[in-house]
Amino acid sequence: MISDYLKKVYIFSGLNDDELERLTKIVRQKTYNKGDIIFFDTEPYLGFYITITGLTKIYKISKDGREHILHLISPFNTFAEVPLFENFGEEFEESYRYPANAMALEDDTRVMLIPARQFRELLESDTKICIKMVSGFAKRLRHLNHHIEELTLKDVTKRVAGFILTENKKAKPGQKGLAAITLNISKNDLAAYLGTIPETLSRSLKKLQDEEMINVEGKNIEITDIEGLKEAAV
Amino acid sequence: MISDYLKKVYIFSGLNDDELERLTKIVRQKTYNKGDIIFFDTEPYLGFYITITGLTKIYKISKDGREHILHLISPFNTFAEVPLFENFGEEFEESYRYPANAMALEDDTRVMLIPARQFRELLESDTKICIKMVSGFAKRLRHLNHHIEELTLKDVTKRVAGFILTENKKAKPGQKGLAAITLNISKNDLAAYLGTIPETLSRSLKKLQDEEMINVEGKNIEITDIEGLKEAAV
DNA sequence: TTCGGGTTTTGACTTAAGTCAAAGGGTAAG
DNA sequence: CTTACCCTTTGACTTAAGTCAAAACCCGAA
Repeated sequence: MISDYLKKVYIFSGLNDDELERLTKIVRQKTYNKGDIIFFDTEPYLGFYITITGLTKIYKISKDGREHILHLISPFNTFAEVPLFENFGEEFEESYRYPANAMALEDDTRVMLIPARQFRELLESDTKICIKMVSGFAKRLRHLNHHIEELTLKDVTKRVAGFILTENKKAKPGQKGLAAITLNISKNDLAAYLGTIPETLSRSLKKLQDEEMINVEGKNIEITDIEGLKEAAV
Repeated sequence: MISDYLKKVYIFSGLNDDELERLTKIVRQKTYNKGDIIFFDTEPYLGFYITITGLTKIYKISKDGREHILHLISPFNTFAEVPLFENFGEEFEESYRYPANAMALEDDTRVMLIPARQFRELLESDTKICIKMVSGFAKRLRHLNHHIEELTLKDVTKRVAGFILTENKKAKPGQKGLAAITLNISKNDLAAYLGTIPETLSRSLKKLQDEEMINVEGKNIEITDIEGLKEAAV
């Protein structure tokens, strides 16, 4: 049921049944397979998306083909809302483009498209969504700030260490004992997310393993010395 | 007059006199000299700021002293609003910190502090500010996206070329003919903004000059080959 | 099971950019 | 006018990370 999904989306969590009903009428569902493009940054902007199942990467490509992943979008998170709000006062422009590319990273990645025009109308009449939206944007700004800080002030090994620690914190919050994470993306993608290339990522993981902080087995990374890892990430 | 300043701030541009009046009552003015710290990222969060005169840099420092500038804030722009909205539903936390450091870059840099608690109350009662806020955040997200793209996918010389072009566009929008920009920050700060160090910036500028695209004279940079520069920036 | 694709790792090499040290240059204060 | 300080540039060197090429690995389809 569409509205059950919508309820789990942070920005819609305060809506009542009537408002949800209105929303369900305007959303469009789409399903993608691994590697499918959801949109390119050259396409005209239709509206923003919600990931329902699977995983989506938001990324940019340089002229010579290097890729950088800005966000990884997991279920019930939104993406591509930014163009909706730039120049909000003015009439919605046909010329708006998506700010980056989006690709499904897993088979059966289901997303919902919320068309821009209709959603704008909904928003004008509802201040709750607006506050949620600001709050969501604030979190994303915080995330991007952190991302920039990592990219500019830390070397690759520190970034890898930091990534493992954050993933671990997300996975088991507040739990002690020997920790481990399982990557849900390829190491190629992880490299692109950490602002490097697969070869360098591989060497960094090896280095952390040689220093006996982690144990890498395919997509599983066991943390053997969490304090050391924290030290290595700063 | 305080309210005259406030009117020029984007997020407050839709307020009526009564609302402006309420706002003037809660703001606090402060003046800083070049090099003065406005806040550190370790300090408890009091509220957000508006630059009235002068220039402010928002920056992060690595453990070994390298600095990276995230934003340069010119008059009538706001900064440090993010902590205000994270976890908006919940009660305002004493434990919130500023997301980065802020320093005045010019003498007589005047700012206004909008205390968090009072502003939150104002916001709950006013949906116009909220929409402006989302819109402002959207612009900043776009800016950070672009910043990350530059940092990860382009070398220093490309970033320098790109910076000169954007500054030129800002300075004289829509004007043709031989163009020039004047830096309002030191080259040390420019380096920190472009994610590099002064020595490398110096060499990049020299390279662009040797390729006869620009002419650097102190803080003045004359563009001698704008098409070449555009090509060099991609 | 084997084949063939992509992914990951390894090794050898190159290069962009950082470090360190010193020399210029501009400017404000004495 | 001179000093002192900071900002900027230059040169010589080091290094982290990227490139290129090949091998190893992994896994699904035939």
